[in-house]
Amino acid sequence: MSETCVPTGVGPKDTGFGYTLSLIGGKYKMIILYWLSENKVMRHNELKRSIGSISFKTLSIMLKELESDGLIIREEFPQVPPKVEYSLSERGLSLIPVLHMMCEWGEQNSVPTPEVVRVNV
Amino acid sequence: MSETCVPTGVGPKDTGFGYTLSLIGGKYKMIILYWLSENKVMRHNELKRSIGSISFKTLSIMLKELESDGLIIREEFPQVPPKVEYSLSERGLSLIPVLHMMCEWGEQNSVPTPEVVRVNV
DNA sequence: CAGTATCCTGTTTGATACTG
DNA sequence: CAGTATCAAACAGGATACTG
Repeated sequence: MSETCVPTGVGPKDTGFGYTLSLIGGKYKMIILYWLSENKVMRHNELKRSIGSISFKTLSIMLKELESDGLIIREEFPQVPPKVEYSLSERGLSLIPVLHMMCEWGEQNSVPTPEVVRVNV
Repeated sequence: MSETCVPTGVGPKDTGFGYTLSLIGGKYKMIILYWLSENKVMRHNELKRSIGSISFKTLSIMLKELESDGLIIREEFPQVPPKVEYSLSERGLSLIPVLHMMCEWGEQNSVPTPEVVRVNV
């Protein structure tokens, strides 16, 4: 691994890990990015319904942070009732491979994967 | 990305992301794993010195969690003064590529990388 | 519909002192 | 040396009510 990953004597935020984690860490950010990568464009309520467990307020905050970090794009349509669409930015898109690895490792390692399963029922 | 990444209607912990994050999230866990991957075997104090900003108590907790999650191995030598060595397990080793991507993305995206820097001082 | 404002709780991390 | 115990601060996240 790159030796510049973790220079000695700096705070966690100054490392490559820490920076990436500060953007996509937390309970829901990866999940939001995942849904946007699947559906291309989604509205606030649509994300809320897809994620389910997230609270309305938290979703708002996450979206605002993801936007200010340049990972997603927020497009507002001036109409009544209001309509806002969210989508991945180029920068956000570049994170998908990282998300992919996080997801894959988790899926392959969360269950001990027994050698043989249910040969006979 | 795998559709099983984020099944609808489950909590964040039940997703591939969430599981991986629950193991290596937090301020210091990736950094600890990084140092162990570089040095193979390290003692408690050695890790403390390398990381610097971490508190003694937090390091203890992180090491205990990493151990109970099967990512690192703790070997205790029965002697005075005590000696304990930490190293990566097979499972921990399998996480290194994931850490690598997190680190690389962070390094390549943390600074806007200006086109031209300081031609004349 | 897409938020904001307020209040509250639980978890994470830090500081300090003590122990085998 | 390698911890544990205790207290305190900071932050993430949830519940509910209100707004353009």
